[in-house]
Order: sequence, then C-alpha cells, then structure tokens
Amino acid sequence: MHSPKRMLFLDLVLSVFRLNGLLIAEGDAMTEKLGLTSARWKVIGVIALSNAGLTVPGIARVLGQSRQAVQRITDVMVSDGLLSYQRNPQHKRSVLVTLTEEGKSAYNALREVQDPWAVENTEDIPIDELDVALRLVRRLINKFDK
Amino acid sequence: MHSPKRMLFLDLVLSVFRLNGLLIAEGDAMTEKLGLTSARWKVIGVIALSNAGLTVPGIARVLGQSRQAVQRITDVMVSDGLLSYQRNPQHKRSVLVTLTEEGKSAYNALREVQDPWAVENTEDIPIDELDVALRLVRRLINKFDK
DNA sequence: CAGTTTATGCCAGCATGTTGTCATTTGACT
DNA sequence: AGTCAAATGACAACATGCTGGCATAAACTG
Repeated sequence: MHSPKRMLFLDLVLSVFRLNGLLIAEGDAMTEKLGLTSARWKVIGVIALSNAGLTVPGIARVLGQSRQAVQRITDVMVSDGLLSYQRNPQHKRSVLVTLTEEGKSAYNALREVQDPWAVENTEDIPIDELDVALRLVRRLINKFDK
Repeated sequence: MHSPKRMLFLDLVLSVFRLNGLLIAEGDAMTEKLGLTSARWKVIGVIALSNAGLTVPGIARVLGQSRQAVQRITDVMVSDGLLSYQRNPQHKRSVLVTLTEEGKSAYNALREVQDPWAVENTEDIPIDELDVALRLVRRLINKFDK
C-alpha cells in the first residue's frame, strides 16, 4: 500500500482546497474596486455567457451550487441594480435573470482586470501543462458530478 | 488576444471552483458515518501529521485559513471529545491542540474510507497526469500565497 | 384528462469562512 | 532594561454556502 498514486491524489485534493481559497482571495482583491465579490462575479460571468438570460435554478446548475444560495445573491444584486428579473415566457413563476446596463459595465470592467491577470499568471507555464491539468480536473468533476 | 493560454487558464480557475465544491461534498458523504464534516477532518488530518501537537494559528497556517475559523472548529471538537488542549511549554497563552483517543480513532476510521476512495478514483488516470496537475497546482499556490 | 412526480419560490436554521477590533503576551531590537 | 511590532485569544458582524420544509406551478404518465 501507500501507492504513490494514492499519495499523489490525496495531495492533489488538499492542494485543490488550498488553491480554491487563494483563487477566491485573488478574485476578491482584483474586483474590490468594482464593488464585486467572488459570489457576484461568478453569477455575472454565467449570465454574460448566456444569450437570453437564465433562471435562478439554471445558474445554480451551471455553478454547481444550490438554487437557494444563488437566489439570495441574485436578490441582493437586483437591489443593487446589477441584475434585473424578466418575465419568462416559458415559465409562469421562474423569472429570467439578466444583466442591467450597470451589470454589463461591471462585466466589462471585470474582464479588463481579469484578462491581464490571467496572462500574467500563465507567462511561465507551458500550455501543455495547463491542458493536462484542465483535462484532469474536468475528468474528476465528471466522476464526482453524478 | 483571446490567447488559448488565457482561455485555458480561466477555464481551469472555474473548474477548480467546481471541483472544490464536489470534493467537499464527496468528503462529507464519505465521513458522514464517522460524525465528521469536511472542516473537521481537515483539522484532524493536520494534527495527525504533526508530532507534538500544533497551536490554533499553526493549524490555520497549514490550512491557509484564518485562525478564527480554526479556533471555532477546535473549540467545538474539544467539546465533542475529539481534541484536547494541552499546556504549551513554549507559550503561556497559546495552547497545543492534540488528538484524544477518540480523535485518533476518528483519524484511523477516516483513513480506512479515504484510502479506498483515493484508489478507486485514480484507477484510470495515468500517474504522469496526476503528477503534472499536482505540480501545476502547487506552482499556482506558491504564486498566490505571498 | 386525472393523478403523480418534478421543479421552483420562499422561509428558516445552521456550518463554515472572512474581516475587524481590542487586550495581552511574545519576541526582537536598540 | 525598555520599547515597539508581531502573534494570539476572544468576541462580533457579516458573506457564502448547505439542508429541510412547505406551497404552488409545470411536466410527465397512465
């Protein structure tokens, strides 16, 4: 026992926990001036990538979170003017969440800080390694996301 | 612009968020019968790997969390009999956190479910990929952990 | 079409994490 | 020794996530 594979894997798991925390801290620091937090730019990002808007449970499914958690964030963001709820022709109760003009500006501002950050942090990393890592992470996600 | 590297990286970041959530859910499900939660087995794991016990801020540094968060968890775990506080010869106020017998049993039980889980989830993954991914994740951790 | 299952909104309670503040102890430097 | 900065404990406020329960709307099924 104590196969190197097992040790590698457990080490990877702990490292993912650690990296997750650091990435959230990075994101929060990066978007502080924009008045965003990690929970908010995650939501903005998901909506921006959709065309016609998404329902709250839909956003939750994309992010892999509970609909209740997303609902609370979107409620606050609507109050803050970043999002708005639109009537959903497909569903009487479940409204569509869309970006307001302010929300769109926030998304653009987000990209303006995020892109240089991404470039800066990958300068010295070979693209093959990024590719292998991403595919491995995706593989694990599929394994656990059942 | 839209360099593939940048897209890969941002994709990796989002995937790490997702995987983090799934891993916590996996861990919680796995240790449910043991009466543990993710926050608790993280702490137990760190203490078990140390010899003479650790202080609360020491655990926090290892986990990359705030000492307050760790303090609250350890307080509850002491109440529950998993941990105990020991006088610290090196410090008048900052006590050492150690595993009780019950805590040690919990750690052993944890390993008994964790090891097969690790083996099972790496069966079809080449060791080189695990290695590349782990090194990349560590590299990012070092980059952000300043 | 009627009945059942699933999806959604809403509310509550709780776990886990963060930051901030203040007092006290440690430790390091002159 | 004296001073000052860093570390620690304790407490509070808050953000983010989870689950559970309940009512209603939608979707499915016979």
